[in-house]
Amino acid sequence: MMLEKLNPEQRAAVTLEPQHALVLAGAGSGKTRVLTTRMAWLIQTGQASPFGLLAVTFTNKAAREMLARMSAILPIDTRGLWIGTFHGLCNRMLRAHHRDAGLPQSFQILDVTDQLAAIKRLMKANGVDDEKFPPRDVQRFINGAKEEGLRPPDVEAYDAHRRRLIEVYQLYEAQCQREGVVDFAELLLRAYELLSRNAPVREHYQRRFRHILVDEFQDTNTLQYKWLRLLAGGGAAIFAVGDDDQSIYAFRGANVGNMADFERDYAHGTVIRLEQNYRSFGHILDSANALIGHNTGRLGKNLWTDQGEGEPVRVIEQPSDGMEAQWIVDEIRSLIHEGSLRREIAVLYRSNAQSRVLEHAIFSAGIPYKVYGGLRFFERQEIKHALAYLRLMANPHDDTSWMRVVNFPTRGIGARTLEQLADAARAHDTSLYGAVALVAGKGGSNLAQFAQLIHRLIEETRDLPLPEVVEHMLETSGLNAHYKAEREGAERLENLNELITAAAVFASEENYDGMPAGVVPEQATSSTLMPGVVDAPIVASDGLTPLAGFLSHAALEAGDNQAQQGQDAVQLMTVHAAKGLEFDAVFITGLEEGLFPHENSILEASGLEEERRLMYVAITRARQRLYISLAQSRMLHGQTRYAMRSRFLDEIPEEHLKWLSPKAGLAPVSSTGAGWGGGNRGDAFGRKATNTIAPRQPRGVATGVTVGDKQYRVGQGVHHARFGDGTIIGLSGAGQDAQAEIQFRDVGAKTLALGIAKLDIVQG
DNA sequence: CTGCGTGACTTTTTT
DNA sequence: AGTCACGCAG
Repeated sequence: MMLEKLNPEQRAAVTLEPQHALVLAGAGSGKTRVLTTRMAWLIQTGQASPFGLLAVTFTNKAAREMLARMSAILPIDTRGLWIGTFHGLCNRMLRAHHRDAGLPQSFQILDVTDQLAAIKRLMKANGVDDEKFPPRDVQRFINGAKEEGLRPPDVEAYDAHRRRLIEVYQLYEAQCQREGVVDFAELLLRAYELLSRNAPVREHYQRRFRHILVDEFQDTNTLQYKWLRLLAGGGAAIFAVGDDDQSIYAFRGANVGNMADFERDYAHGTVIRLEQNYRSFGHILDSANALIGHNTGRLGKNLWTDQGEGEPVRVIEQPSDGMEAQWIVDEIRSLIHEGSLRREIAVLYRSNAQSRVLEHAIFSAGIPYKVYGGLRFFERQEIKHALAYLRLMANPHDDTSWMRVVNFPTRGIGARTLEQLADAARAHDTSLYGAVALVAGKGGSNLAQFAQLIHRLIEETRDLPLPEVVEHMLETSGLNAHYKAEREGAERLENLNELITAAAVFASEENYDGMPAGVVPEQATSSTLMPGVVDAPIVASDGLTPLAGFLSHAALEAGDNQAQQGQDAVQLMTVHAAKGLEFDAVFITGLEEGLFPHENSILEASGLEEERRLMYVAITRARQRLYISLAQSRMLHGQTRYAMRSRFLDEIPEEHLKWLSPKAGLAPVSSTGAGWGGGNRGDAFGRKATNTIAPRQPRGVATGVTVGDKQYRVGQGVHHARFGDGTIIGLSGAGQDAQAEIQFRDVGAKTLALGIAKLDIVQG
């Protein structure tokens, strides 16, 4: 049946006895297929009921894909399954047991922006010095603590500064509790505490879930791991799939160590390696293997393919970032000319700042492209405003939302008034909404009118279907009018209209396969499991009003930031954003020391290793063709910076690479940390015999050129601020485009654009 | 309250 | 370079 298409390792993983297991799934080894087939197999062989499974992912996209593949294999109603993101599943639990968790049923979810605003407001109200305690740092501190599972009393207070942070954390918690709001980390921590403190609820879920499946296990943080362990405490088998070599989110709390811990504590010997790669050709895969081999402490894994060597990885060094971009454009053109689909070509970069030049070049060339990342739908300013109104309608005591729109569109409510309101609210321990009556008192004040507006919105939309609620709010709040009047408001108006559509889609999906909100299907009620504990309903709305359901949907799924399907465009994105994707042709750009690996990470071994994993992820995105490029000079923060070739290039064996430009000079730093000049692999001053010059590079033999007021000729001595002394050994091009190949005494040969590089001519 | 000027920032980011 | 938040003057 469904096992036929699997290789032996995949099959072994899928058909494993119910026991803890760690599946080390390399890039392109069929990880998602194994995960979904495993679930289908458990169900089909009668070893598990669909309701006895819990599968958890990090992104909504991954969860959706899993559901889609599941329903393709098994004709069951996937809607009731506990398949979702950590946050989505915790949200579901908390809604169902909100009383036990100490939350109002319609608690609102703060995204990062809301959270920061809430922290700023709180700090102001309590006179916390925002110079000594930058709100962003406070936010990081609070989230960091929560992700470790720590409440304020649990955090170690080793100095005064730290003690103050803990106080702010404490105040923040009280504020959230008062307002009935919950941040992302709180969703997880609350759910964890609910399970650990409430025995009936815990035992209920422990008995229910016999199989827990985890995707991208290398990305779990400490709290997520604790949550999983708790859930599995009743004897459930954890099936964890991950790849330690693709752990690239340590900077936001992911703990790769969870994999080793899991193996030691649970999986013991049961580690299955998926090492056959179905994506890339040999040269690409071997490059990735060689590179990642420089990391220490890996769980160990070597990808292989039976697809053959394929083409070597093409590498080129260009004089500037602009020329790098231009070269990529030319190469993309010829790929398209050869019949490649644009959407099968990806241009990857380490940091977003690099996208500008690339975008500019691709745009100028008239090639359709799409940049991933940036603002997502529910994060747009106008959408956040609209959502704030909706949230106030669901809960007028949500001060964060109140502050966001109390004077937007402007209605003459200034900072002064709001300060008084905040004071009154604090004095009477109530929300801003609750304090309105205490302040101006008179019904005619702007403030009272705003409170009245919210009240009216609630009344007037009471019996309306969700999309009409949104529509009515947009009109009555004045948002529509505001953006209509604004010069650049057309797009925002469109987005607001889109919000009505989103609400309609959300509402229809609720009704679509039929389960009215609040109805608990029989299988899921399972009061037999734990008498007295009513299971979380399986419908997305979870018994909430449609509005509250929509709001939590909006918070948990910020919408696409990806290229729309069907549009054939070249894909531009950061390496991080590329994780999980694959393309026929991939360009990895900016392979320069300080950029990739990034300078902020090279001081620490762990940082450098994460950068290397990042490069590993980048390489393994490519199916057929891989290009790696670097630029000698690059505009960064307003000034031109010069960099040397990334050490990562020297960690890939020559046999897999094809240099399209002269490979010159020493490797910057040996990967073993031996220092300058270390990684030289025997070609210090030589150039490869197979040199080919990039097609578009200005060529032409010249013995002397004039650039600006300077004359250059072969054999001349020059000095460069960064590279030191050298001798011109070749010249090409003319005028501002002229390039010189220079043999530097200390750093080897480099090709520099004479119009860009600042060279001094050394006499004699 | 609004508009504009100044200064500080700038790795990666999902929920 | 470019963005963005904040502070001051109108």
